[in-house]
Amino acid sequence: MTLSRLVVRFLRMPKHKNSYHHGDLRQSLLTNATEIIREGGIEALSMRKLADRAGVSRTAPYHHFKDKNELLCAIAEEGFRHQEDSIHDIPKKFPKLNSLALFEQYVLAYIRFADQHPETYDLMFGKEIWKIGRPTEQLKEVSKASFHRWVHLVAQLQQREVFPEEIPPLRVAQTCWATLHGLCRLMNDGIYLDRGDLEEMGRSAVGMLVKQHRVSSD
Amino acid sequence: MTLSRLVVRFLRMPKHKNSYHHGDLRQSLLTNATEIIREGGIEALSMRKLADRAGVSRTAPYHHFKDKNELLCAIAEEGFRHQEDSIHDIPKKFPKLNSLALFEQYVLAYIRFADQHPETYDLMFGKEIWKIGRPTEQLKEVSKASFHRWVHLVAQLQQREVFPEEIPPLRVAQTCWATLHGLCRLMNDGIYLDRGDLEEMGRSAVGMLVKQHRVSSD
DNA sequence: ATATTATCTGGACAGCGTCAAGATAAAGGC
DNA sequence: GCCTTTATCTTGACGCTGTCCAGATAATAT
Repeated sequence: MTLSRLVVRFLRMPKHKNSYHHGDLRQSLLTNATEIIREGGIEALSMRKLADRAGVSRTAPYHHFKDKNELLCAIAEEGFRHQEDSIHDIPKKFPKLNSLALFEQYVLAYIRFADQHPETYDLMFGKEIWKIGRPTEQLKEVSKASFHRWVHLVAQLQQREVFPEEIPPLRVAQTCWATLHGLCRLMNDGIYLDRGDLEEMGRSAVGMLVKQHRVSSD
Repeated sequence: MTLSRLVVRFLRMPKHKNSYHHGDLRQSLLTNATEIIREGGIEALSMRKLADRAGVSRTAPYHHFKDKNELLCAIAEEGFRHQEDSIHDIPKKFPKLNSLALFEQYVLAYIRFADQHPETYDLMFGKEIWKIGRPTEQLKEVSKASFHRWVHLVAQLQQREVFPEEIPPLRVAQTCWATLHGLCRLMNDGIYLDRGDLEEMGRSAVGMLVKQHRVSSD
């Protein structure tokens, strides 16, 4: 039994009785894992360190998550919910903006989320889960729903002539998303380094993707 | 001494004398590593397996590369050269195309490279080297040169009115690259699954990014 | 009170990157 | 040709990883 585990366990004593059965391990694991990831990226998360930080033996987590992949999926899922929260009330927050300006707000919100939670973003849209591992059915549903909302938004903007209508909505949505995703990845992966430029890059991207600019101000 | 190493060594005997000193280990490591990566992705490459496949003990590679990171950088470097080869002669290959159509060819070539060498692409533009590890000075130079060529191309296209001139060339180049990179990543990371759509997505992206379409055919 | 089940434990295994110390052969100086 | 230096390759070792297994413990259902 590791020393740090004993410490953690002692600190937890008043709250959760005393020992052996943790009482709320699953949630504690998710919280601690998210913290570790925020501090040092996905690759800093090991099941053993996580267990240790939660004050529990190294194999205890396996009673709550089948394996590391499932744990990561659960964290990514929380990420999608968090992202949705940060985007959901944009129309209510900016009731006076026209469609184009509103789109810009969505874009900026997307970029800010990726900027402020780079490690979560990496987990949500990285190969760790989607290629190396396997996404949970739950995660697939949550992310698919998120993408569908995006396509829906873009389709609306097409009708309002922010985007050309000749191209199918799915393609427009994919292209816009790809642009944002590309920007965020280039930043978060350490290829672009000047984080201060992010918002301006976002605005430039909006300017290039959108119909308006070319036909001159409308 | 592993069995497979003995086998590999025996097979190599006529060519390179017989044993102990390999004769051409550095290149053999690069070749074998590239092969392993192509077969199973970056995460399939371990120094030990690589050494074994090259017919050499597990620490021998460390006499040619300081650590795994340096090996990866060397492979990425070859990747950049390879990519450059696949793009370099486009203007000579399509002498009759106008600027816009030529740009589309560049885009398609970029996408095809990422599609045909997904693991190399991942190494070249992924966090493994740029965030988790550290890029070699050499790699930095090679990749910077590659990016500068891209900016130069985009600036030319701005002058030929393929892109709006109000936005600084760097921003236009970044945005275009981000779009391509985003598309490629979404594919290669397993988020988009339908590889057949890649080229059409590329074309849609060109259509959206470029000036022409909006001002109607020019 | 007893049996079942959920939860947690340490031991073990195979894999990883890489450091250190020693073996071997090639290359350079005489 | 011999001897020293240097480049290359070797095995041993350490601490880390994910996860399977069998057994311990406590909560829950009967």
